[in-house]
Amino acid sequence: MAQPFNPSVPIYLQLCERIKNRIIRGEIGIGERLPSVRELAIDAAVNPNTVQRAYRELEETGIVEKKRGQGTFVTEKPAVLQRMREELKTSHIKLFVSEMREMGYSEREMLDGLKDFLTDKEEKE
Amino acid sequence: MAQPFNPSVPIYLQLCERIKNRIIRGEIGIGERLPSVRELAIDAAVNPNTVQRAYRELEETGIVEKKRGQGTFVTEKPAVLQRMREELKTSHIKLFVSEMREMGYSEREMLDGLKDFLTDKEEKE
Amino acid sequence: MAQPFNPSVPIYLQLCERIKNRIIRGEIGIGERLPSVRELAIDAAVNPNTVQRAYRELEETGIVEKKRGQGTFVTEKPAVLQRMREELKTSHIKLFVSEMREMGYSEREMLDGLKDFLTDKEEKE
Amino acid sequence: MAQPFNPSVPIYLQLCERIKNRIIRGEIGIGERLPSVRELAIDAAVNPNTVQRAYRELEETGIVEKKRGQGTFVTEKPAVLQRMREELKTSHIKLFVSEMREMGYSEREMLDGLKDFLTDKEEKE
DNA sequence: GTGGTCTAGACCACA
DNA sequence: GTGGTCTAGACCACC
Repeated sequence: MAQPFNPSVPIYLQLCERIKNRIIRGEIGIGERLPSVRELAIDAAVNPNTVQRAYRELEETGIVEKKRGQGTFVTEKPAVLQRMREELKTSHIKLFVSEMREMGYSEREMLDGLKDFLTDKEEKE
Repeated sequence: MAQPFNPSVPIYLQLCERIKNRIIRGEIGIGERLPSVRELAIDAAVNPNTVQRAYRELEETGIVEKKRGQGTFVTEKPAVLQRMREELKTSHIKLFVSEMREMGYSEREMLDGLKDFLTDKEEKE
Repeated sequence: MAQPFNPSVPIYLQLCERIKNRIIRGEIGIGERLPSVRELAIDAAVNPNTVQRAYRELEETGIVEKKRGQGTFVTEKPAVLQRMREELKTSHIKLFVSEMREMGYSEREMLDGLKDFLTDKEEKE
Repeated sequence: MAQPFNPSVPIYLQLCERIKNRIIRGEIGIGERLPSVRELAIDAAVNPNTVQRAYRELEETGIVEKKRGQGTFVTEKPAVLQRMREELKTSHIKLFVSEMREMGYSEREMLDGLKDFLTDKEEKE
């Protein structure tokens, strides 16, 4: 979490992304407690209000739940996590497709290329 | 070409990439002449030696050919271009797969996700 | 009864309202004895004269009756209680209607809205 | 807007309520511009950040839309306004019903009482 | 001019 | 301790 921030995009959004990624990647488990607002603020070297805003944003998407006087926790609802996971997947794929299209590759090439790449890896391993 | 360079990777390699991309994308056609070393040096705000090295690198891969006293040209051999195109495609796919794996997605999810995404787009359009 | 008083309306009137509400709500039953003037004065932290005035006011409306040397009692006449109940109901409805009108709602909306709300609650329960 | 705030409920929520009421009441028309963050901050004697939070809250409910460099505007979508109006109506009715129930009145009494009250008013007028 | 973000630091309610 | 709210004042991007 000591990584620098891209100054051209709001810090609280970058914090959201980092946390969301860690949750979806499973680094922070279901129902697990996130660092407190103050802890993360110190860790990320930002103002507590900025962390609070990120946590608030995450709570609105439903991936996180706050408990008064206890802390902030990853939601216990697997459905929400699943939805987030799907959304993140689609957004990565979307980016990949737009880059490939931008390079002039057809959808056939993307699909077959991906299939071949994964198949070849299998054979090698 | 006035984009800044990533200081952590050799500029001549970045030049190679940019030129290769433009060729594969078709911005610079088959058999077409590339800008002269001096032109590109000024345009990219780098030392002519750096451009020279990039051109030499590209020539070694076979994607461009130098003609004494005339300049540097995109190869006329479609097979080479085709190979380059394939290599570039594979490297992009490789990056995509490693990122997705990094995020914890299975190969099934990548393939199906890509297929679904492309199919859905078709339906919408 | 330890609730604070609204300083902009006479305390004795507020006492009247509170007592009337408790009687109509059935907290103080028909024919039952009210707390003595002194008791209520201590309990509500007001001057006994204020309680006295409230009780006199209530007696004039007929909802309570004083018995010399015994105390103050809720009237035994159901008709009076019924009338009070109706009056209180109407005053609440009046307030509701004026608020809703204030907000720009039509009488149709009030009636249908109330009917729908009560019907929906039934279905859910 | 110079009314005092209830210190036991967040100012930004009270601001939201006041603005929502004014919009639903029609005091601020469809598509109309709201006071700027700074204006309202001065007018309501609160910090601009507090107003901003209220506006943000309203934007999330969809009743308001922000336009960069231009200001904050009441949404042009009648459906959203209609929905807000319905929600507000239901919440008022809910409060009324719970108060009446609390006083010991039956649903019959509420409905008939309201109907009678509105009918009587008609006759008088 | 508009809203958007961020900081620093305050006080609060809840547990 | 936790998060929730608020203030004061800064700088930014957009129009």
